[in-house]
Amino acid sequence: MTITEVSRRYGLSADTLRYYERIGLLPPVPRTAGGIRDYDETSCQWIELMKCMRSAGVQIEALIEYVALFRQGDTTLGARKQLLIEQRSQLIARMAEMQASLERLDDKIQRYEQMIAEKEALPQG
Amino acid sequence: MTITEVSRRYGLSADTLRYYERIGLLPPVPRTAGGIRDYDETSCQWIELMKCMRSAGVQIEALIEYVALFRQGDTTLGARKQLLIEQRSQLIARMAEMQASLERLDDKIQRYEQMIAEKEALPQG
DNA sequence: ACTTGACTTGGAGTAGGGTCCAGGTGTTGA
DNA sequence: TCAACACCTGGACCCTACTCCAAGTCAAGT
Repeated sequence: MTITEVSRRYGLSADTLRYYERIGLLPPVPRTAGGIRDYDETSCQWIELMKCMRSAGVQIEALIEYVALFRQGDTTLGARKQLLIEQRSQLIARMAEMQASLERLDDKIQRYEQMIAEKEALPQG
Repeated sequence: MTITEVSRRYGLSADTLRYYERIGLLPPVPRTAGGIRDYDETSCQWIELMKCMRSAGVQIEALIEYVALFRQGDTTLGARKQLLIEQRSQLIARMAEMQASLERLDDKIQRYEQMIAEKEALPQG
């Protein structure tokens, strides 16, 4: 698969795909003899994973480290697990903050509804 | 209250508080005769609100607009409500993405646990 | 063989959201 | 009244995460 095809498939720009590979957020992608990227299923799975993690706000730093550990082989299984656990807890913390904001927004929206209803019940002027 | 006190109270740097006011994310804060910020309860409530919204990832743009509408008075009640509804739905969308990532992380962590357990069950070498 | 269009790299530029600093003013205690 | 310190403003700088560009190469059709 060319970069353009992968770009369409995952909704990430070709620039972003190249950028991700350059910084090590994706392992090196296979190339044709001429040096052109030729994404295989494994590459696509990495892309899908990273897209998912990034869309949830997981830091690029952490993902780069995960890829680096992965590339070092089986001796890093424990470290990778720890890294994921750490990211998981950060994710949960952020979701809790968002939940608090959501409740607050709901509350405010309700109050606005009430205020608007009250205003409309009054004679104008 | 001085900016330092408010900074400590909410865990936002004095620079950030000044920045927020400058860009209109906070309404103008009362000043002493000498021009020094003297935060009152209303200011603090705004700060608390903005801290909450920002920590949930609500865009500064949207919050600035909310403050601007607020300062225009009662005629903007409807617009403010709409703005909050829009932010609420964005928040929910982001939380859904995070939930998906969380499940994926949990899954991966479990697999690592299994892989590590299997490896330890083998004789080394 | 040549055009056309997608692909390559390295590096510069951008947007969002702060953070830091210099040079100056206000405030307080000795 | 003066030292010491907090506060002020405007503007430069920083970080993250892309995004764009120039100059060059590869590939497919004619």
